[in-house]
Amino acid sequence: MKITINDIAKMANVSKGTVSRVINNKPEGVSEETRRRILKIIDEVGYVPNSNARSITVSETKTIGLIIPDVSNPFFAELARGVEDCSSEYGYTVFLCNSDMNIEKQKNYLNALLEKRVDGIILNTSGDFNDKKFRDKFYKINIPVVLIDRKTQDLERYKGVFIDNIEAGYKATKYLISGKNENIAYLAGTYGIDTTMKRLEGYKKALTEASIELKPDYIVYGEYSIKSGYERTLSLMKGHREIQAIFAGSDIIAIGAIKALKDMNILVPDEVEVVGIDDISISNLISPSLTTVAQPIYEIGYKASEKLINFINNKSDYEDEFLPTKLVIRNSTRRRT
Amino acid sequence: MKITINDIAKMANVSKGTVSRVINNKPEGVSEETRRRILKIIDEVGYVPNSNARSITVSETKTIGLIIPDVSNPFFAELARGVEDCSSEYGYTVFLCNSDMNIEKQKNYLNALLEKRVDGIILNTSGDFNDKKFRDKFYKINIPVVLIDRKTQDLERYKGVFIDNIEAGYKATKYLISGKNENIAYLAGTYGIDTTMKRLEGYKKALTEASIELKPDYIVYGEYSIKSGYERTLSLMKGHREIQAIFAGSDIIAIGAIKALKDMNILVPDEVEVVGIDDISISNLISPSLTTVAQPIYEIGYKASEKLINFINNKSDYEDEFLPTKLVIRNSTRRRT
DNA sequence: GTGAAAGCGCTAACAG
DNA sequence: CTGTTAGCGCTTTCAC
Repeated sequence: MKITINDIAKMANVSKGTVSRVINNKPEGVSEETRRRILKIIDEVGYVPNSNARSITVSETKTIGLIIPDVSNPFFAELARGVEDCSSEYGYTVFLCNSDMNIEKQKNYLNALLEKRVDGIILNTSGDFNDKKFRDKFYKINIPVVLIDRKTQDLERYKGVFIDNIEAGYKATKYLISGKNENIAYLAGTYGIDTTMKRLEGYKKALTEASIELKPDYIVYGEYSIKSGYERTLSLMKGHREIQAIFAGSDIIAIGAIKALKDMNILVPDEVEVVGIDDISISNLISPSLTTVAQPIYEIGYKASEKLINFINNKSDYEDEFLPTKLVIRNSTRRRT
Repeated sequence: MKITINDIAKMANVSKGTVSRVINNKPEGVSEETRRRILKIIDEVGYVPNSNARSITVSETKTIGLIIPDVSNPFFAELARGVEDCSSEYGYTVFLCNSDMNIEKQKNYLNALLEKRVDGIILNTSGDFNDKKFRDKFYKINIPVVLIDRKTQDLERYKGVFIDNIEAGYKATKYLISGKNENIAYLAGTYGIDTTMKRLEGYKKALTEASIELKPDYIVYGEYSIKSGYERTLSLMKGHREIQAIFAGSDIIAIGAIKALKDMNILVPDEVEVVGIDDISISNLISPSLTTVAQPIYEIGYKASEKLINFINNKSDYEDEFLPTKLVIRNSTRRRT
């Protein structure tokens, strides 16, 4: 049924070694004539080499694994697109894994990827890598890994591509301060993870710099989701009507916040200003359009893939990389004069 | 360096056959004691079986390929999530491929997937499969394929999961007619593809039924993108200010249309009503929120994967499946009394 | 319950 | 330029 390199060899009256040479485009070792003949047969019978068989002898699979929380989140979709684009340009195919921020799921995916012998992994870590035993095993395997978007102290040995999250939080908060706001809330993402905490640092820095007192009540953690942003805004505003501005830990959160504000009949930006982080494509579509600290999402994915592939092929360059962010001013904040 | 089944066998003083039995969880053929011993060693040394080696002997890879135009399009992201969720539940890992509606790219991906010996493919076809030779080769391989979202006449042998697009177009248009609109434009998607043409049929049917004359000028094709929706609306409205309603071929297009209308200072829904198809998550977030014919996007992906896996395992069920749509009324249309 | 051996489809090294 | 051979890591008979 299935046709193999052996069949082709027989049909062409050559050894499979020769066939192997032509399917791998080895420049020498085969006369033009036999090459053509073999190619013709391959084409006629529709032979497709089995790359898994190949991979076991050459020990590389030309596949990479991508682990993200959720592709249906626009931020990760964009990231995934960047990763896939670069990968395919370099001849790699990518496995898509949605971890849902669930450490067990992540572990399962990691295992599956290892069994599939991917050449490398791009990982958006789901929380801490606290299963020491698993981590040690993972370390021992010594597979190339590139982190993306967020670091984790547990995986210090891995590099990745990120933005400067402290700066991003700082920029956002500072802009809010420039609008004469004093009561600025930080609607944070998941507690404990890199991005959330770094952005907090930036937030604090900006407040301190402006001599604005830090109010613990104004900092509330949750999930990176619309729903979470919505609910937290509702309860936050209920208890703290004095809040003048919200720095949301991501655009997704900001979108939820704006929705909640609308539902409470609080005007954005007139009564409360909102700024997010990310600049996902919807942010310019919602109303009011969102002021946000833009990250080059696609590029982060693209570069992460490139870094990984370079690393796989020992082209060094295995260092952390920080891509620039930019404040994009739209209509969820008042016009500054 | 790399540790193999042989190493484990030696360490445990058994044959690799025995080790194979335990890593594959064969219920019999190994005493509890040796099983435990082997498992312990595997755990200690961190051995990970090579599934590629396995796949070449069992001739199945537990991988499937997913080809879509673009994950960064929310519709496809949601679809991809459904596919991946189901696949992983069944123990399959999925390769993500973005074809960009480019037939060449699609061909390359298809080839790569075949070389990787995926067990099956979920395909959102990018236009026609007009390369007869390639198609024949592809047919000969005889790999399980499930179509998703759109059919193509070239691939009649494959089944898939879809919605009833005629009905969807009909519903949308009929609702617009119920709002006393007569001049209703169809801002279609890509010319020639299944979904676009079927929705057109529904559009026509509704108009005919209401004895409204069909005006060719009111039907304009383009791409399934915000940009395309935007630009086409601009030029359409410039020449046809009498248009009272727009049936957009997808939510993405509708979003572009609404944006254009806003820029032209045409009020939605007061002056022009808009309805889309899909109900992607943003549709409820933009302003005005979008009236649309909702498809169960995630379920389509999920079911497609399930159908594929069933097919792979000969659980029959290889028939077309049509999932229900539902008109969701929001604020891009006037309140009906 | 376990081992030995053959073979999956392919590459690579070595002859010739 | 080409064939032969020995694996790659694993599964699967078939004996014992």
